[in-house]
Amino acid sequence: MLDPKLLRESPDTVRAAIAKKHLNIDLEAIQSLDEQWRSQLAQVETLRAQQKSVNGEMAGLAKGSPEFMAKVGEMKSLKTELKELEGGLKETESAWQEAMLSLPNLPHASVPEGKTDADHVVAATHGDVNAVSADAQAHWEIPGFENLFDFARGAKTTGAGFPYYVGDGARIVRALIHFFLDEAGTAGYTEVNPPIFVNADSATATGQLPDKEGQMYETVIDQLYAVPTAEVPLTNFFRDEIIPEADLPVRRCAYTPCFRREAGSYGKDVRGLNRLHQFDKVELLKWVHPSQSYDELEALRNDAENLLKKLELPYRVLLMCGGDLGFAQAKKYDLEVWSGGQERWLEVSSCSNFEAFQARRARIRFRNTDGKPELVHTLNGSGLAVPRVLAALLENNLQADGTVKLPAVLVPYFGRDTLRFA
RNA sequence: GGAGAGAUGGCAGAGUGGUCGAAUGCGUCUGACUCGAAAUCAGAUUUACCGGCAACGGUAACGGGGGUUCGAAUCCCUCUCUCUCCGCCA
Repeated sequence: MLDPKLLRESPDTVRAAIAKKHLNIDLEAIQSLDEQWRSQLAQVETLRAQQKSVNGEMAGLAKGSPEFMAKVGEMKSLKTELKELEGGLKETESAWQEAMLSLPNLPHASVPEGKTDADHVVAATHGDVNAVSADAQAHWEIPGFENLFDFARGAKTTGAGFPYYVGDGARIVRALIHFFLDEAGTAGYTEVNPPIFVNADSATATGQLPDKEGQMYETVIDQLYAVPTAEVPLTNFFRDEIIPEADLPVRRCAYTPCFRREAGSYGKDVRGLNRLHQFDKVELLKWVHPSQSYDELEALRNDAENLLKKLELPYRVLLMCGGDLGFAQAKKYDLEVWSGGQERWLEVSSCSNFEAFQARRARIRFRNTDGKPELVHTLNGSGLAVPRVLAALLENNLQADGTVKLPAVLVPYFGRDTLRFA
């Protein structure tokens, strides 16, 4: 959520931000709701003040005395009026709140203009794309692929996009998760094993609701949401809390399975391991002092990049343009790994600074040097998403004998230096 | 899942219809005393929103929501959570 004061004091800033994100929002309607809400609030508060003062007088009167009864009569009509006004206020307030939730975060000044993925700025590239064998094949075409990654039986059991990982397939997933968590720990992130179902308040705090409701799996009876990313339970750890300033920055990581309905996806995007309804991911998260958040974003990106470097995978870093920024993000880098068999880039990490947007919704604060609570900035990034990293490993490292040579860092985790499909 | 008890400020813990944003203790901060410290004494010590350049003023908040009443921390309903007992269970 944006600071309501910002909308009052400099609506043009908000208007420009909406334009940069290429969203269509009726700002005037929200502004007039805001004015209406404030004027109704003033009316209600005036009446309440009146009620309060008369109630004080009545406390000193004998119950049932004529003076007392006269006041009761007087207050009865005030009560009726107040109730009516309060009803109107409540209505306006919930409309106002809903409208405020529909306002996206402001993009940072360094975010490039643009509407589509063609407008992203390549911030860095690493590794040699051409070093990958020219006859590399898409991972789902590798002979024996379905022995390790059984989509057919997953579809039978659950549905499309819920594969079984079998044998070396399960083992490599476990090795990657373990590797990612160990690296995050070394980089200073405290490991957390969070709940993987969250309630609506939590999903709202991080911005999944109301914006992306249709993307989450929801339980019927208890109305809980399966987490689309560990970001949700991790960020909500400090919801409604004040973190001691000395503790900042707080850095944490978590592995969770992630669940996404991915409604509307199709074609080559969803082949094989490219896009799944359930996948494994390690998430990195930071709660930082507002003055540090952009430095911390660079550090976060660096932490994620280091993983790809150690895995010896070619990748590039994109600075996302305004039109492709998420609803809640102020600035975002995507890390994309080169998939030699598909000859395309696959997104494996997204590192974002949310500034105070999530913190305001979640009321996560610290006490500043004046002793006043102030909103923290939150950042998060994948470190990393397993299936696409795995896809790149399978494609880029496939050897002539049909096995996959694993990077040295994974060997201790996997137990062998090659992965076999049979 | 069943039965019962409970939820009050940073913590502990009073308050069962009016003058209660809330006693008291602890903690924290400031001052006094002291060479300094401890002890002691005095004072201060929530948050959010609205209005205001500000000083300041107003309103709200006793787990959440709703109700009764002229008036609710206090009475009623409901939800959530915690505890005790029973049941079930990795």
